[in-house]
Amino acid sequence: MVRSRRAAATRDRLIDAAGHEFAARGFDGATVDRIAARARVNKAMLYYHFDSKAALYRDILRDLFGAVGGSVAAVRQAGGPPADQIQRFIEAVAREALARPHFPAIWLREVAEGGRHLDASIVREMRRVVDTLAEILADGRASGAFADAHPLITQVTIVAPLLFFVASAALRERVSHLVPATFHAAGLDAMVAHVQRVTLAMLTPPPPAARPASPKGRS
Amino acid sequence: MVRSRRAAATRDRLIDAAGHEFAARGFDGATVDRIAARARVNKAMLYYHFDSKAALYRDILRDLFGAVGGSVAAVRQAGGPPADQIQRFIEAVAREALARPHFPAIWLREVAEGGRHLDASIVREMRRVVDTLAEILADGRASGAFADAHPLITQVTIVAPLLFFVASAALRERVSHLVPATFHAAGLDAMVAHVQRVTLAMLTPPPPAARPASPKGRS
DNA sequence: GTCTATATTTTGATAGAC
DNA sequence: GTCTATCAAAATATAGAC
Repeated sequence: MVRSRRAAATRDRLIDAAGHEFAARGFDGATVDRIAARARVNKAMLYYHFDSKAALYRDILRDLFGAVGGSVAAVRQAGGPPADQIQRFIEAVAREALARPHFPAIWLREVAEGGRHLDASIVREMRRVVDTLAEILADGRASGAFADAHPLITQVTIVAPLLFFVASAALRERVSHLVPATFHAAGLDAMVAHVQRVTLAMLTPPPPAARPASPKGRS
Repeated sequence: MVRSRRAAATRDRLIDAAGHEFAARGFDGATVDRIAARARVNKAMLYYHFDSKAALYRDILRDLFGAVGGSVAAVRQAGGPPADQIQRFIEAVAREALARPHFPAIWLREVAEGGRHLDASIVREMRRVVDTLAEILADGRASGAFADAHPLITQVTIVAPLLFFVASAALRERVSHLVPATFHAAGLDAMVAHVQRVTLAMLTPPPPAARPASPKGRS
């Protein structure tokens, strides 16, 4: 399947246009007409390059989750102290979310959708993210660098704010005239730094001089 | 417009069915046929009770955000120390998210959608949530109970994990056989407690001894 | 208020020329 | 590889009987 340079460019434009459309309208809301128009090709071209709307969508999901999966796997492979790996894990997710403008919205939608469009290969990529975090946590726990932490809660604490922050940019813009000015200032950098601080704080074990077993909290 | 008890029940069933359908498939993915079928009425009934699919969707959004808005406003009105109000703010969001099963997914989708379906009255309800949190933060700041914190970052840190956690239940279930067992255990209680801990930690001002002005070494 | 039947539009997908 | 023209199914919405 040697494709001409021109054809590859067409395919790339279709992928890009589809990413935009799926992010903005969701799988069902997206139309192949709009995707083709945005890619400046005819609808029939889309069906030449992709089997169906669903197949195109799966290709995009594979690409997106493959990028995050690879990025966080590289973090782990680079090694270093668990705390550093956590920091870079967070940066990696943020970087991929920012590099691919459609990513956060699509991820949020897929969560809401219950993963209806995920096939085995996409789930495999998602697992790399999950597994990598779990391994870093286990390492830190084993070396005494981390306190015990639930992997799911940790993952949600990291990923959800980052996705939500980036994906909500359009919404915040749309209601900007109705919302206090303090809500516009924060950049992704501040959000990333905050997530890093919060995550490390929750993972830092209590000092040896810690108090007795039951920390008296409020009711 | 005095409606019969029967008609009100029909309308309620439609609202409920629509909530389910919109949460599961999104606005574009939902069909009035499925909504009507789920409510066990004919499609024409839907158009008797609601002007259009879009109007029905907006009614649901108003109901959902009205519930959260009212709930958090009540928290503030009940008063108390800022730290307590934050705790109850978080509980209120979690409670509404759990009480209305469709809520988290719809909220996530609307974020991804850029708020395309929001009208003025819905935005007003969303503002109550935003404003209430900002007020609690300002109170705490004024009384010295809280450190300075960005309202947007604080809001995202609270709301995103809660929504994501609840909304992702279906996805986690779907890929459960492919994901480590440690990922199934956590309940919403643990998630809420974690968000409360993390939020209060970020809002607690550094102890006087740790202030830069301190003559002693750094902490 | 509730139903059946139907009009109208949109949309995913394909056939076939070049 | 790319286009025009078109089909068939699905979906929103309405008319009109009861």
